[in-house]
Amino acid sequence: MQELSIGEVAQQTGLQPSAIRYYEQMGLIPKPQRHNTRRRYAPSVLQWIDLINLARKAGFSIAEVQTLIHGFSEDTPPSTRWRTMATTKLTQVAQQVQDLQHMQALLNHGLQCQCLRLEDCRISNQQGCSEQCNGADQA
Amino acid sequence: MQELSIGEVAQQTGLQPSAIRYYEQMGLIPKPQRHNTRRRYAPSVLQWIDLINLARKAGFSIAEVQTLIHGFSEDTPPSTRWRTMATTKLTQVAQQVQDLQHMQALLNHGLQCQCLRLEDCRISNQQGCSEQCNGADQA
DNA sequence: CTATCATGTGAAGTGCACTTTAAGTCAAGC
DNA sequence: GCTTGACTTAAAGTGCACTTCACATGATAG
Repeated sequence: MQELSIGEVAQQTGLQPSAIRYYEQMGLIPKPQRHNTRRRYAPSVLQWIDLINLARKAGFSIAEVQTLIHGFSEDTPPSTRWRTMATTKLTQVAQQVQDLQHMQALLNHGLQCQCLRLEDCRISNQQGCSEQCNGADQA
Repeated sequence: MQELSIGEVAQQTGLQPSAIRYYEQMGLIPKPQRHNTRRRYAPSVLQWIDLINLARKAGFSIAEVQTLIHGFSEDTPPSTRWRTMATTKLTQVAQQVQDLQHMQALLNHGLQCQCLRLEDCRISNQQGCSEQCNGADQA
């Protein structure tokens, strides 16, 4: 058969059928053909949804994913709107990576830490740990 | 004076006063002293809120920040609950960094791309670009 | 043929993280 | 003395991203 029901697409992408309908309604997913009211998807929709999932995980809102998708071929090559959005987002994404790495360092420190109160600890204190801290980590 | 009003704390942390009261209510921020019903904060609250802001930006929910803060000194050094949470979160954070970097690559590609439709493009296609893509980027 | 199950729809509900509103208190400036 | 503005509270409202519901219909298994 090679065409997929909404349930199969849901299963393979990790989304709920309701989310797939919602995305369709929001214009993130092209309206599929119907066999007698039921949606039938070409397998390529799976890649499409993977892209949406990735963007969502990277912190894009539904509205941003719309621009990501529709702003892309509106003019000709990546539209101005797309470029503007992507440039802005690149800055934000870079910042997010930094924040995450900072958080990563704090968590790692916490796992090593002997502080009795968070207040004593480097986790909450840029200036370094109190004595209770085992200085087991670098920087 | 050196004590801060809620308005000053708001200004210096980028939060709204309402958010600060909300965090207090949720137990993320210790209840400050009052001067005649009005909250008066020690400057150290700014570091505290910076930590909360960082955790929030890193994708921690309010509930998780609660564990981050309160699970830390409940037993003695970082409680079991804290460790469990931190370990789990470290995995997630690492995954998030990966996803963000993937997204970064896609956005960078998009800014170089000559594809007319997103469907032709590496952005939506793991298998590589169509001919319209200028292969200007690596891998 | 009938029962069950996946799917269809629109509308209402949910959870999170706040924000806004309404009504009141208090210190400072004119 | 009066007004202004920052603050207080509890309660209701908001926006996002879905999910759930109530009900209808179509395909499938026995």
